[in-house]
Amino acid sequence: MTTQTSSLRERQRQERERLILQATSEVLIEKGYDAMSMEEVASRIGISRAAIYLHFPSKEDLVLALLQRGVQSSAEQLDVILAEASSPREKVRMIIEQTYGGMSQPSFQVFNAILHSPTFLSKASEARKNMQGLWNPTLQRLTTVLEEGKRSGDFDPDMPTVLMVSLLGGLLSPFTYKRMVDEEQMPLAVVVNHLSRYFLKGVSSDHLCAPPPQGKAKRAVVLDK
Amino acid sequence: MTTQTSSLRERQRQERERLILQATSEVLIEKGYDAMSMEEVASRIGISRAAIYLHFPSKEDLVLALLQRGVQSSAEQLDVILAEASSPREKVRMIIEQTYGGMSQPSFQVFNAILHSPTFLSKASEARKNMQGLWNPTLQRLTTVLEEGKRSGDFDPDMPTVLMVSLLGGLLSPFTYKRMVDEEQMPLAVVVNHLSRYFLKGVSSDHLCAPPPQGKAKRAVVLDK
Amino acid sequence: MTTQTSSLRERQRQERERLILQATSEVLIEKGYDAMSMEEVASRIGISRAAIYLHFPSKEDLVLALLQRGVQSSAEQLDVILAEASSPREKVRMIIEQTYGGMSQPSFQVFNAILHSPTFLSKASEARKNMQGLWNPTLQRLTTVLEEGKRSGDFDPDMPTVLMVSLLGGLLSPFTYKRMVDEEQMPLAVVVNHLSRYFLKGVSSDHLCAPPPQGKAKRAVVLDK
Amino acid sequence: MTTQTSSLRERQRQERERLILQATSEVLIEKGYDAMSMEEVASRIGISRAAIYLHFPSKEDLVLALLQRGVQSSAEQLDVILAEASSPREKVRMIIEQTYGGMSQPSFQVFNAILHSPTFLSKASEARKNMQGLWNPTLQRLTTVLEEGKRSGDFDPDMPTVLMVSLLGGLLSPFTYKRMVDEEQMPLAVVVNHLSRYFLKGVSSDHLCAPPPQGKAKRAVVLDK
DNA sequence: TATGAATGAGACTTCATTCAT
DNA sequence: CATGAATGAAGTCTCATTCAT
Repeated sequence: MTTQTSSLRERQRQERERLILQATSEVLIEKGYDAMSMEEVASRIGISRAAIYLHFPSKEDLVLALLQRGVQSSAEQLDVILAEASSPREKVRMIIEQTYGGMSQPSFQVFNAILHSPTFLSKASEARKNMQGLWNPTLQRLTTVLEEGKRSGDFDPDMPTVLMVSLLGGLLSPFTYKRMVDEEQMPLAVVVNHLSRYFLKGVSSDHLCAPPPQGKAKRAVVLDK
Repeated sequence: MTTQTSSLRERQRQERERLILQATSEVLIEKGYDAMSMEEVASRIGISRAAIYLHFPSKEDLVLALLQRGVQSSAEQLDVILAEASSPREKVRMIIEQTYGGMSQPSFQVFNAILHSPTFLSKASEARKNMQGLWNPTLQRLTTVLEEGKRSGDFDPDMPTVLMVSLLGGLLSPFTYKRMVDEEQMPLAVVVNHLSRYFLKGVSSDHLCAPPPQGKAKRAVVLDK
Repeated sequence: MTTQTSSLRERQRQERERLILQATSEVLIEKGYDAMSMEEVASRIGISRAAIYLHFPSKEDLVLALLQRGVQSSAEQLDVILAEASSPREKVRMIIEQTYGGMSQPSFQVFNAILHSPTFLSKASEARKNMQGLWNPTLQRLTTVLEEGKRSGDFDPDMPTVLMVSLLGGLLSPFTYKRMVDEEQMPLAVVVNHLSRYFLKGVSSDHLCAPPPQGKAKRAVVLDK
Repeated sequence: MTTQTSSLRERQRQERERLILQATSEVLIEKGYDAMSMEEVASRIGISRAAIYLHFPSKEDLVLALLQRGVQSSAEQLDVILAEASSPREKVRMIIEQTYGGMSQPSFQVFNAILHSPTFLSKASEARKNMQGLWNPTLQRLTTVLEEGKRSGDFDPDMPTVLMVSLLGGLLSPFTYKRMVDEEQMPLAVVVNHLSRYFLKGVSSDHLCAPPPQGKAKRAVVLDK
């Protein structure tokens, strides 16, 4: 009986946490970290500010928890892709597609909101809440895919993998999404298609593609013709 | 005599404004818009908070002024490149080089700090301080270069120019810079080189480059048409 | 039980609001709207500035609330008089008496402090906190009495009622009170007596009284007996 | 030559003071004492804030000077009336007429703005700038007229003169003016006529007019019928 | 457990006044 | 003489966080 009660309580507790995190996510996306107030989060789900503190010790931790769950679920999504897709190129394509498909879903925009909030970042790094480590699972998966592509000869082995990861990450920022899909009304599929080709061509091995200008080399001049 | 006095005053005034903007820039980069306080800006140059209001009517306007000057100087830098460089590819390469070379200079990081501050953006758009228009001069120049490249056959004519601009813009974000140069200690020239090749290959015309996805390649090509 | 708790909380809340309004009233009377600071109001009842904002969203609203309650209670007092007193003349007399009797009580001086603060008035009218409508209940009651007096032949039917109301209102300003009672040490009853006679004679029908510049005295004398 | 220069300078100085006072008057009427800023006064006449301090040592003194000149000129106007008009009743009528005629002129509204500003009054009385004495000349003249009327049998000898003065003063407040003339669009002459009759009847000797109810006396009841 | 109440710290902004030029 | 520059004090308001009930 105790266990039942306890597990009922526990379920209620988790449900409430879920609600809080969801509300946090909404406010975060709409207003950013600094303009997000505990009051607004609380009122959106009809509880009191203080109630939030029963679940999360501070604003900072609340947001961090949101981030952690998002990272975890994103890693799980990646795993699905990694298992399904056949070639590295295909995997990359699906990662882009998946990400852009879920762009309107909150999790990705949350990342963006948080990762560009110096206020949060400085607090979090002060408190050694190692933000760095948070991304490791995701980065690790991307790294794996890209290095696999290097070995298979699809991707340029001369480009450092860490840079490739960074470039792929940059591609996935919601900025381009907003600009193209929301403002320019470009169909999502078209955008995804362009982005995939762009990235894959950009990182492809040179023997697959004419080399770009090196420094201010002559070949560049030639190519320019 | 009046002119001398006047111009002396004027010079001092401009120097003072320059100092304020410089301090603003520093604090902005370090702490972001929300955590930047007028007090800190003032104390960094040894004046009182109120003195700032002698030059800029509000925190918002102060930051906006910083942004405007940055945009203007960046447009001027672009013009130099556009005049100097020979081919579109070369121009793009120099834009990347220039930007990354100046990345440690504040202006670019300032852009980033501001453009990711929802607090500032919402205030500024409320006040019709049209942030949108601010970028037009810069975007226009990039657009010109890229379309020139399309016509010359260097860049893929199927990719919308507005998307290319967005991609190039994304490349120039300080994120990659920080990660590669600051954290990974990669030499600046190497990073710039990789980035240029990556972008130029990514947007190059297809007849210069093997079509990207091989796995399910044909369908992709078909679809692309 | 819930109701008890709730009503206890509610009682405490109302008591707190009462205290705040009382302190506000005091400071307002002593220093006026502009010189009244939230800090002083708070410190008089030993709470923090921020606590006031738990009950009233701004200084302006705090003062407005004070005003509203004062207006309401003044309308209720008027209703008592209107129900009790027999004739219009008697009613007017009692209004004056009542008002002057309560003059040392804050409510009336508060009105004065607020209604002469351009700072408050302009803010309040900007925010459409229609100050105008506030007085309507009171003005309506005065209008009723005075028109009743006109119909009964007591008051001059040629004088616009709206002007009469204004004159009666002017009579009730704390200015005369302060000057006479506080400074000249005149007994309150004497002042009230004089004011009543003054106003009633001033607005009386001409057939009850000699027309002003030309003395048509005798009928008045007859009536006096 | 020195004298010429000096007197020229002196004239310029006085002219500038006049301008400052005029601007002060305008701002004072529009915004009240607290919301009146030295900056706005200065900018209305195109000089710098600091220039005002060359003529008046403080905001308080500036306003005080304005008040003094206003009082003086009002006393002079009164003198003209006192010399011209024949009877006390006639004099009172002209005072009312004169005042209301000049109501749109700044001086009277300035009085009102200042005399209802607790901020100014408390500062001024602290600094022993005896505001009290300021009014003496005016009050003295009114007192003279009213006592003359008492002796001539026109005014009620039982009403203390100081109270009469206060009532007359109250009548002249711009409040009634604004309400009637500005809002109700009543012709100025009509308002003045009503006010004069009201006041004169109100303070007239009892043998000229029916007595109002004494206390809650029976006679009142009789009269009410 | 959940909440209303309370707070302290801090932010932006305004303004009368002084001073060197 | 006039001014631009500078400031210190003050004021309103917000918010994350704590605590008694």
